[in-house]
Amino acid sequence: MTKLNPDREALLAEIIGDAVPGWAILVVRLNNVVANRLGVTDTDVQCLHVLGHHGPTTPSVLAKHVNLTTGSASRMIDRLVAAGCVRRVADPDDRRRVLIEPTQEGLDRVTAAYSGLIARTRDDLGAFGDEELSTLIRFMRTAERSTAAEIHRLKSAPDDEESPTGARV
Amino acid sequence: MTKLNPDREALLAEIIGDAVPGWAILVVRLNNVVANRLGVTDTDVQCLHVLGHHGPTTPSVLAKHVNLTTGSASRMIDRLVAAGCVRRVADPDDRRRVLIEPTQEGLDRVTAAYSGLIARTRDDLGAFGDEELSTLIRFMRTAERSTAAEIHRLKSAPDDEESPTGARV
DNA sequence: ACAGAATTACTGCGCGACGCAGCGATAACG
DNA sequence: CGTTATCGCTGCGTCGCGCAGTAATTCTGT
Repeated sequence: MTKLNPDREALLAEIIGDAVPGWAILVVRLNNVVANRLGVTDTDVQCLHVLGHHGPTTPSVLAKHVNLTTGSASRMIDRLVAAGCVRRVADPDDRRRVLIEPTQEGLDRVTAAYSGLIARTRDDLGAFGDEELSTLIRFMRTAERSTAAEIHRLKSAPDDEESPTGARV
Repeated sequence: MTKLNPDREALLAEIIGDAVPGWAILVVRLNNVVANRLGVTDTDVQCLHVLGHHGPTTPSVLAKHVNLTTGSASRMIDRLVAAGCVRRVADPDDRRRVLIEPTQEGLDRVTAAYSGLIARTRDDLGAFGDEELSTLIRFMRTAERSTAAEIHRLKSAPDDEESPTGARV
């Protein structure tokens, strides 16, 4: 399937070197804008996203997902509770654990903040056929897997095995 | 082009509600991990990304792209200069201005940090044909435009015209 | 041509988010 | 049943950030 089109290398370079990074930059920036608008930290909105994506979890796993210590996560949860976005629920099976679940207001606030982008994206996707949508999903899933794998690799690496080991640029 | 496939709504919902958010969460988390690995702030790596994407710019426009005040941007540039990732160059045409340009070491450090993900993504894209790659590029570009437009809209909105105006969830 | 306004980048200062270390409470284990 | 591990939470110091003010330079209007 490869090397059929001589422009394929150009397509790959455009995706990897331009399209994806350009989008990623704007995603990070949008999250920051949304955080400022909601009056919370970037970390807090990231936490809300994780909650919306994984469902209610404990502070410790939440801390892992946002790269925070459990202490800082505790403070973060304090802020989100004070903001009315999140609720602490005691775990009946393990009385040490506390489950963090988003409140309806919290869910509404974040969905409202992203409703504009959602509408735009829905419009944009109107220009794509069903097959193309499937292609997009397929790529997003693989990108998700690869990104997760890379996160795991970087977090469990001795902090300097990149030049020797890593693939050349 | 719409409503041909009864599953189309499911595809749209999966992209907008699951695939894109899931990937976006991992992207910002990866940026955080990379920042910790490079020993700088999330904002700093975002700044480096902007420099790599837009080329050398002034502190003020850099501040706009990372949602910082010019004062904080000045400090950020101080950090990046101290880290050897960036250089201050006087603008000969306007002696007030200072151009910020990444150093070779800075470029190498960030590309090295992402080399793993780049390799993985290149592998992933091997499973896609040329037409599909074009589709991916097309979507990323529209997503880029929509995200930029949404950022601009949110930043210039009176802070509370979301429930009345915004599209319903 | 020159005085005033505007732009650019840069510093005190206070606030707040984060990491680190330590603590009490609960659970798991031998 | 005593010991150890896990979970979540609190002082304390550090540091990034916004706000306000400043010096230098450019632009503007008459």
